[in-house]
Amino acid sequence: MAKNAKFNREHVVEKAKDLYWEKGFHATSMRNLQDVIDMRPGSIYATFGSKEGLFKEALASYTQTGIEQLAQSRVEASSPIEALKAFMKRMIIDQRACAPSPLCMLAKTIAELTNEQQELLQAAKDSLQAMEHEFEKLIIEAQDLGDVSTDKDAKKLARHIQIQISGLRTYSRTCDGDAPLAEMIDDIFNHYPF
Amino acid sequence: MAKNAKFNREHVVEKAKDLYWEKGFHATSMRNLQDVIDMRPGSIYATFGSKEGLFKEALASYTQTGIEQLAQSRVEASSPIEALKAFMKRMIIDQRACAPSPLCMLAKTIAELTNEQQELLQAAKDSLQAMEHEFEKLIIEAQDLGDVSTDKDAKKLARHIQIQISGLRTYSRTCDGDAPLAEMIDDIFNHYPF
DNA sequence: GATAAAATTGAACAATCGTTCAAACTTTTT
DNA sequence: AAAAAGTTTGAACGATTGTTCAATTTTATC
Repeated sequence: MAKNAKFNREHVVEKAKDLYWEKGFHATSMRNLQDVIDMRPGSIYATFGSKEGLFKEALASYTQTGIEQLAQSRVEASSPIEALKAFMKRMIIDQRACAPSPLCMLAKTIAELTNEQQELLQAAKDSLQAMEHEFEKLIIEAQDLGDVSTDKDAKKLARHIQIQISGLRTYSRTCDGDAPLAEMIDDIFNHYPF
Repeated sequence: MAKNAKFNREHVVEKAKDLYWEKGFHATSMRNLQDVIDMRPGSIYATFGSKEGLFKEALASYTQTGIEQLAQSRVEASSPIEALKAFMKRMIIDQRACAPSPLCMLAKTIAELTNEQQELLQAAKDSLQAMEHEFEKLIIEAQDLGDVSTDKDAKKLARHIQIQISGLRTYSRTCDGDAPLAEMIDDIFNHYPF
């Protein structure tokens, strides 16, 4: 006996994600969002509750995409380490040119928000941990295949990957010209601690 | 035949710097700043021109302090590499607890701002380059002393330090408990590419 | 102490912020 | 076709944003 929502929630969240990713939480206004997702304030608030609620869904969408991209890299690569390498190149080099921001949306969020938005901050931290855990799984697979020594601590290696990604993405924003990012990514796997 | 300003410009900029550093450019309001630096809007605008003008001076103050802290680390250390290590521990471990934000204010700015604030963005990029150049000078000194092989590219090593610092500072914010940051910093100098 | 120059003040500005809600609209069921 | 349930709309809210400026206060000089 009722009407169904006519917007596609996934599409809407994706567009909101891109805007939040580009401009950050505070610099993105609800009116910006209204334009981009083509919804009126009443509908937005009925659906997502608040600016923070929509941001939270955007973060979740971003994380989901990241995990899927990593899985996709694994499918396309000949080994788990090659998958990690391809994923890093995708994040650091490809997205530098075409994504809403060269930086990871999770890292941007971690950098921007304070305890005033504790819930969103925690969501971003959790997502970064989740990504790191995905890295760890690939490293363990590499150990099972004999590509990485089992003497090494998979958790530490995953953490190392995480740190290199955020470091490189930040760095790639400082130098306007092209730094030799691809080489630097290759180096990560050709030397300590791998 | 005139009145002198009664506020201390350096002190004022330093306090503004701390607030901007903590909250970021967009989340810091002029009224927040008025309270913290104890000046009325008219005086602020007569002195600094705009919110962006004050931010720019805050960035410059932050950079100046960073360069001084690196120099201080050099004076206190027995070698240039030890100075770099001490500086990193200061930035990553000590500031994690007591600074307005665990992250580098320059990296935060790079992450937050878009081309809408191109001038501020460029100022932050320039400052990061300047810091990297200071790292390079220390590495060259280490090469002169025979502590680092002259086969290695000082610029690349400096870049590596820069990337590790931003990576680690971001990472230190994701894990609430203490990650073994000190070990990780030591490792950086005990292994490739050093 | 009068004069002039600079600094300080804070009320007020237009614009924008995130958010609300009553009314209008659309669809499904009776 | 009427009724019911849900969705969409957009004007409007009070709060806050960055900024301005006329009035006031302070100080250095004569």
